[in-house]
Parts: sequence; structure tokens; C-alpha cells
Amino acid sequence: MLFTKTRREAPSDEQSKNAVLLIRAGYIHKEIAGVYSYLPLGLRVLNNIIGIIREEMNTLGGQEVFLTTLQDPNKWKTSGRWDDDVIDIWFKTKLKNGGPLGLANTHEEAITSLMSEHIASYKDLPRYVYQFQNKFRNETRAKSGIMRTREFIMKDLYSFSADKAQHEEFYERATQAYERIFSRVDIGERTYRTFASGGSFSKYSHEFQTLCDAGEDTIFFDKEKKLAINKEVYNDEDVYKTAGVHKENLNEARAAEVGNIFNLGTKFSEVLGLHYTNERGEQVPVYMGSYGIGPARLMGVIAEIFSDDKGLVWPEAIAPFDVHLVSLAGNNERIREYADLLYEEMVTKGISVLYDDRNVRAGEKFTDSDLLGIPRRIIIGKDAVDTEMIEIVNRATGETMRITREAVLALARDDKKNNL
RNA sequence: CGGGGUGUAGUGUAGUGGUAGCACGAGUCCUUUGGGAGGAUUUAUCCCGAGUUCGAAUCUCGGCACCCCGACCA
Repeated sequence: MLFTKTRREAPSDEQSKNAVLLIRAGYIHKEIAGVYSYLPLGLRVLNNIIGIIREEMNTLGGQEVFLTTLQDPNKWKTSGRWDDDVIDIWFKTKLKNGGPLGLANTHEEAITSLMSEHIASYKDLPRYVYQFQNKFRNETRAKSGIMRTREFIMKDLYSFSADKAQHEEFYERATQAYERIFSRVDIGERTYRTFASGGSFSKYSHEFQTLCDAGEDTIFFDKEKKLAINKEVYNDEDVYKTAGVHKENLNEARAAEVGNIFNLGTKFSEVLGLHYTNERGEQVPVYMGSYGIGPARLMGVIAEIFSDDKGLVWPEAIAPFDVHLVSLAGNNERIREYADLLYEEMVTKGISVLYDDRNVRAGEKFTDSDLLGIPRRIIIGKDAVDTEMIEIVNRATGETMRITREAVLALARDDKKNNL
């Protein structure tokens, strides 16, 4: 049984829709401003999102690692980014002996330095390394619930290529992987590859911006071409040539940045000593790129988009459970046994089920179920036991159907696209 | 970091100087059981510190926390 409780009322210290719903439904807990804990339901959603990203990163040939949160100041001094004037969102701390230490706000320094132990020849390239790791950023203002926090999980992939051509080939594949990820979590249609102000080795970087009122960015998008221009480079005439869009075809909208990809060039490899020997025996700096997605921010954006006045409405791919089994047994033993048995059978079939067997009134259960937003609700009351037909409700559409017990047990993952 | 606002039971709130109240939740008992049900009863160092006052949740000063707008977001 879930230890989390739902709340009837919105927390007084939150305004943003994603935080209000996620807290009311017991998915997350606010520790302090911009710092959130993930509770069982929220963690399941987050892990489902991470799972999808991980699959796509592996498909790209990415190898997963887990770097440290505690960072060596020396590497950051080498890259010139230790100073608070350069990076103003540092969280810094000290060792027992007084030595300085930083909490990671990104991992270019650490990964570049690490890879220098493993990349020595052109034969060692290209390489793609990624992780899901916590980043700490001392934001002056946390906002928008879990969309902009001071501690957050991030998927960061780093590419190590021999030259610009090899890099660009991967960059394009990474873009496609990102598009697959966003479409798998059902925001593909409203997510635009966006030209934004740039990296160090290219005039523009690419962001993936999802149309969303709660977003912090303003973009100008071309619906046909599926491209957009971030407002920050809107007045730069070159960007239209580069992007291949025409200013007059663009629509303005608020959007949330759900991913970004940067061409890092040799900026980090040069200073941190990541060189390889090419075919002619020359020492050459490795050509790098970085590719980020914030799974928690993504979860927040999805909560913003897929919700209604009753609560959350999760896309199937990331819902915490496939089915919400609501038993209306009360003190009726027959109904209870029927629901218990059905639950056991569904779990055995591999269906992930959240079972609400609390002895509370039906209205409260339905309201909670709406709030939690699990795609399908199965209701077991007198009718089910008497008629052997089981009521199933689609959370998104509100559609109600009565199906046989066999059909319920066929709801296992592979059979999910049967429009129930 | 500039500007504005708010801190009162677990949650949401009322209370502008004189006995801290309401709703929900939670505990116990009875009834109830297909869209947050009814009755009885229990549930608070009013964010922290200092000050003004016979008396402070309320006024003053300082601090802290939280929200919103803006700036920032490598």
C-alpha cells in the first residue's frame, strides 16, 4: 500500500501547475525552494523517462557511466571555470583539511580529463559516454516547480570525435535520437529543434523546445519545417539562412527547453589535455560535443501539458502504473476477494497495477484516481462480481467500457494498444 | 541580485492591540458505502529574536523562509 497521501488542497507555497499537481498527488515532496524529493509514484515516472532516454542513448552507441558529484577544483581552474565570476551558480564546500571542493554543475571537466586516460589514438575514436547524474546549480531564483531547480538529475552525453566531420555525423544522429525520445513521451508534435545562441565552436547551439505556457523561453517556430528560432537570436539575420526558415512563416510562443546539444569543439580537450595521435603521427585535440536532457524537467513539462482540472493524465509510456485497480468492497467480502484475486492475476500477467483497497468511500477513490492520472482505471464493485463484466475507464478520454475478465488480463504491456 | 507580497493545528485558512476560531485530515465510537457522507469527542511554543505596551498573532526593528515579476540561466 502506498505510504503517500493525496491532498485536497494546493500547497500554499507553490503556484506552478506541475508542482501543485505533483505535490497534491503525492509524487514529489518539496524539501526547500527549488529542491524536491521523489516519492514512490514520482520516482516511477522519473525512472520510466530515464529508461526511455537510456534506451535511445544505448542505441546511439552511448556507454553509461556515473561520475562524481564532488569535483576537483584543479580541473576547473585549468579550464578557467572555477572562479565565481565565470560561473556564478557554484555550490562550493570544503574538505576537513580546508581544501576547496565543488559540487558538480556540469561534467565537461571531469569527463574530458577522465577520457584522456582512455583515448590515445584515432583508433579510439569516436566514443560516446553518458550518465544520469545530479547537478547542483545555485540559482538566484528557483521557479516553475520541478522545471527549474537547484538540485536536479540530468542526462548528459559527451561525444569524442576525431574531427569536425565525424562530430557532425554523430550530432545529426543525436538530434534524431532526441526527436525519438520526445515523441515516445508524447510531446513530439509540440517539440521543436530550435536555434539558440551558441556554443564555443559554432555560431548556434540547438535546443529542443516544447510549446508550453509554463516555459521560460520564447521561440518563433515554423510548424511545417519543425524548426524554431529562440528569441535570443531572433534579431540575428544570419540565423534564418542557417536554419533555412523565413521570418514571415514563424509563430511566436512560450516554450520550455527540454534538451540541448552543443558543439564544444576542442575547447575542453585542448586545455585539459585530451589529445590523440592521428594517422600521420600528429597530436590532435579531440573534437567534442555535449548533449543534455533533464528528465525531471521533462516530467514537469509533461505534467503541465498532460493534465486537466481533475489532475494528472500521464502518457502511457511513462505512467507510474498501467492500471489503477479501484476496489469498492467496503465491508463486502465477496467483492474484496474478487478484487484481491484479480489483482494477483494481473500482476502475474505482468501488468503493473496500483491497487486501491482502502476502505473509504467511492467518491474519494475516484477523485484520487483522477488526480493520480494512471491511464486506465478498473473498478470492482457489486456489478463486476454479479455480471462478470468489468468496468474500465480511460483517464484521458473519460470513456467507460465493460469488458470481460479475460480482456482485463490481456492488458499486459504488449497488448496495450487495444484502445481500452 | 532589484522590485512586490506572504509566514497562524498535519493541510488550507479567519482573526488590525484584550479568552486563537473554522474546514478538511488524523485518533476513538455509532451509522454510512458508485463521485471527497453524518453525529459525538480529541487535536496550536501564531517562523525566529529584540522592542513598544498593563496587555502583541496583530504595532516597530532585525533575521530567516516561501511565492510572484524582472535580471541571470556558461
